[in-house]
Amino acid sequence: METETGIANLLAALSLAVMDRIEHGAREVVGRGGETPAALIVLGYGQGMTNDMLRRILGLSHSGTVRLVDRLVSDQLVERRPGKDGREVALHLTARGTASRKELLASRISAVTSLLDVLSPTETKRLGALIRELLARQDTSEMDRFTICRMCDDTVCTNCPLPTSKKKRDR
Amino acid sequence: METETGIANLLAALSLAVMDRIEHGAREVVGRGGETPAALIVLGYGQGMTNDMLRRILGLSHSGTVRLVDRLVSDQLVERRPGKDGREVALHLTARGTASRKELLASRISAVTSLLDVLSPTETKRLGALIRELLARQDTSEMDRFTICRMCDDTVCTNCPLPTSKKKRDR
DNA sequence: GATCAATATGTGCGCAGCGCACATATTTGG
DNA sequence: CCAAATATGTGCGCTGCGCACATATTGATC
Repeated sequence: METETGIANLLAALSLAVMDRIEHGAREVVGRGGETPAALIVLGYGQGMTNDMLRRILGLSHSGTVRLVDRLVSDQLVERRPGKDGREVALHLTARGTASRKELLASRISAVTSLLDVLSPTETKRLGALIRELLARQDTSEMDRFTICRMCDDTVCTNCPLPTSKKKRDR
Repeated sequence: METETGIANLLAALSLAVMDRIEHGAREVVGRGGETPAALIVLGYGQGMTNDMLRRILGLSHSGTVRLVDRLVSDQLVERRPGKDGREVALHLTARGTASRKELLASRISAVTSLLDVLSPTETKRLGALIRELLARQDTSEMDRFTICRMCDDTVCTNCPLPTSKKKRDR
């Protein structure tokens, strides 16, 4: 019989394997690690995102985010443009940045499908339904959602299961 | 309807959330990041493990592993003892190392269960069975197994689903 | 048994990624 | 109009890691 903690351990092991593959592929595509790949994906969700918004989504310090953007700019993946508010910087993906982002997302999906496709279509559907339910019932703040979805493929994830507004306080 | 890639995306998002929580807890427990927590867990599987074996399991460079062990030693979590073979070093957890490892494993399991317990016992069992099947059908080398299981809780994972010997070549 | 390749470890050096503390510019609120 | 809040940039240092090189021990070959 499988215990509750035994199942937790299996999910943790699977998650580690999944992230190992995703991070490996991401480093091959953009040549950088840490939160840099996630930043590239997040910035593609909406052009002109602010430095500070990016910081909150990635869960980094302020200076860490500035330097991360520095790297993206020096790699010519991102442009800093003046924001509406005179203090803000509007971050925009360059053409090259958009292309890298697309590659990155494709690499990520293929990393997971290669693990997933040992299951039959029926099993896969069942797994998908359970994961969707698991995510849907989490108590996530607005910012938590962005953080969890910071590497999600918006061309693929049509209706995100994560709840939109719950009791948890934002930060 | 849920597409194959849509499910892959959900699994990737969940995996990211799971690893975020695990890594956050691990850093709180041992005060270090990267592969250091995994090293501590791996070293607990069998006392006297070699530096080089650890390196292969963690997927690090040789020097990176030496420095990682340096940190563990300076934190008084690990001892370097002479190995059977005069070249080798036998890595042993100190009492403190064993205690930290136990904390680490508990923190990891609780991080996952807190995500998991929104599911009913029946749903959880179904999810566990699917993940177990997914892992069991992977084509993993001996070393892949150790790598995937490098953070696993051996007090909880009684029968690992990962296949023992497959065609894939070791390294 | 001497020599050379293979194996295992340690070290000098540098880089990537990140946080803390501080400085600066703009906006907002009283 | 001025102080607090907001948003960004910088100096500095640390952690985690890889590359290239050095060293020590073992195994293989003659």
